[in-house]
Amino acid sequence: MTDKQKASEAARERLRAVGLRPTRQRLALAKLLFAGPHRHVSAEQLHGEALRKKVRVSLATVYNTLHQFTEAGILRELVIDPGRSYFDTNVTHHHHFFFEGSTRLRDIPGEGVEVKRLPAAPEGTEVARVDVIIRLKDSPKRRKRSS
Amino acid sequence: MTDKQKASEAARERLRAVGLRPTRQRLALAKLLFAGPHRHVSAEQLHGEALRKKVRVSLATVYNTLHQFTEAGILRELVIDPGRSYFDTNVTHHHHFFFEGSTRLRDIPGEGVEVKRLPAAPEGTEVARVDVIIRLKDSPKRRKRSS
DNA sequence: CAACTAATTTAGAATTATTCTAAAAAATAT
DNA sequence: ATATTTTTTAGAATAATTCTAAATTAGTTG
Repeated sequence: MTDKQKASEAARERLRAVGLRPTRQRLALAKLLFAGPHRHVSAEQLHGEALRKKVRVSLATVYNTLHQFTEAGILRELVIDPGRSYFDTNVTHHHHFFFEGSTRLRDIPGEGVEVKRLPAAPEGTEVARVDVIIRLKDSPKRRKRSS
Repeated sequence: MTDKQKASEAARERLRAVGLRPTRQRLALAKLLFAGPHRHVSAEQLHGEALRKKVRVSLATVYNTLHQFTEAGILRELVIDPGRSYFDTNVTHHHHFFFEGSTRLRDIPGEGVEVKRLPAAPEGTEVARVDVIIRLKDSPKRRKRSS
């Protein structure tokens, strides 16, 4: 079996596993998202990528699909940057570096940060998730003392 | 001196301290934000509140002012909810509870969470800030076993 | 397979939050 | 006061996202 076929099979199986019909669009998007290393994408990005690969899919469907995948637990939505959401194909426990002023995002493995002394969730609620975002800025290159 | 006068004085002094001209709009918004306990507001919320108190100010000015206050370090911008930003009058070290599906946000005192084993910032960058968001969901009232 | 039903996709309009623009108003300096 | 600079503003513009209703497609069922 070719790699392409394997990726198709995997995508189809992934959809089946979460109970989503394997439509042409969902299969194509699943392949873009899950064949290869983990990634962070915005809806616009994924849509552009699909079009470039000649996958005909509307932006509305990309949004629908990203949300369905998120509900199904095979994507995780990240709210980090005002004005846009990112979706992370890595749904295991981990946190993020975010490069302020850019669009870049990098995973920190789950073991790489430890959150201690979590306060109890308020009455009537429970913890759905804990997000840690380490916001980075460029470090000043200090060649000479500033005036 | 009346409380009102004291609040005006405090607002004026706050602006002076960060080098922003004490215009009518900025003074009014500073009073709304800083007279009283700490709070989390969106631009729309603050604008609505100002109008209700008969402070004539445009939404554009509210946005400008929130950003100026943030740059000046007297507000902190929170990106938590896709599609809108909140501004926090508490700029000391602390983290947040967020009630998913709502718009509610609550401070966790800085000492209430401890982040350990922070990985080093990637080459050429430094940590600007660490945000911890504890996302909450309603806990199911389990009166009877679910089917 | 043919006909049917339900789910999905889509184009485009609509909505929402936010930013931009250029002109008028207000604050400070001279 | 007058001049200069900053700020405010209405309204247009932009950007991300959601909605809508119609057309298409997937999964049955006879």
